[in-house]
Amino acid sequence: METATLKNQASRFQELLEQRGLKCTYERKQIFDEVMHLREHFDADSLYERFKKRGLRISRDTVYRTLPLLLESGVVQKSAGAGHRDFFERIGIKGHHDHIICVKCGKIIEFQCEDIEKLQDKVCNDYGFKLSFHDHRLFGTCKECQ
Amino acid sequence: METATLKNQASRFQELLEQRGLKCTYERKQIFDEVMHLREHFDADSLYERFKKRGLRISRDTVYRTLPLLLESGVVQKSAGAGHRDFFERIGIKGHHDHIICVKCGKIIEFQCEDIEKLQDKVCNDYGFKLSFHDHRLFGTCKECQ
DNA sequence: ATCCTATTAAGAATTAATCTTAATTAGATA
DNA sequence: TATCTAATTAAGATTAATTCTTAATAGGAT
Repeated sequence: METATLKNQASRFQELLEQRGLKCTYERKQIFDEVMHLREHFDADSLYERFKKRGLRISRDTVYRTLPLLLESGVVQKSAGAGHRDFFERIGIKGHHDHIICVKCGKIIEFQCEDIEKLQDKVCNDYGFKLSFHDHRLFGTCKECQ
Repeated sequence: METATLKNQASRFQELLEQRGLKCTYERKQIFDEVMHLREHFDADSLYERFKKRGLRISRDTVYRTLPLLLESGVVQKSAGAGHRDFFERIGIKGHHDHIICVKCGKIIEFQCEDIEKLQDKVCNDYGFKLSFHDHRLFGTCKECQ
């Protein structure tokens, strides 16, 4: 798998904007930059709060509207967290991974499975879909909670 | 894979209640029965509305609280739908499946991949997790929208 | 520099899920 | 069978999460 460098992620984001005829606005650039500095998973609202704290006038709605663009350009992936919020995380050096969640204690474990990724591609191919991103979460009981 | 008959699903639900020391209430039985008659995917609120229409006094909250129990006992699985609602569907004769969703037109396709299922089990095993259920959604662009 | 359209901020509105309170009920026990 | 007790419930209020509305702003084409 190719490593996700800042440079190629930035250009993939740019490309998506171009392809869709979307403008490269100050706000979209700020959101991209901020996300690239995040090491942990996050949700739209906490990202909005970071801008607010720094005195940047970027609205909650703009954050919510920009995150799907980052998803589709492969800059972030779906993540997992407590409650019903949508969680995201930057696809960094360690690359893509998915999550196992303990339904009792809420513990979250990251896993990587290249074979599953390949099968996903195959499935999409079979149906004529061009895979953009995915959300794969396994819910169960961890060793300690069993 | 074993076929999910009404009978063994009912007993699996019963077993879960027993295991957890939960009571087999009138409301839980009604919700189970209603779900077993649904052929399409549904969300908590539409299920609640069905009871309301029939004059059954089952609260929205009870429906929301019961659905995770049906998930964990293998009676329903996570599904996919528009918006941010949690969607569910009964695991019927055709058995478990997952979803591919077109990010442009919203089209949803069901797929079954036994190999992915096996790999999921393996991954959980590796981490000492007992897999209960999962949510696997592939987002992309369908043939027509590409 | 001007114009046109997409995009935005701000906060209101909506949607989805959970919580609160008092009443009810399942299932254990006498 | 009657009584008891903790779990569960209904109803609607509340909270949480996301999207919508309106008027203002700004990217980038001309």
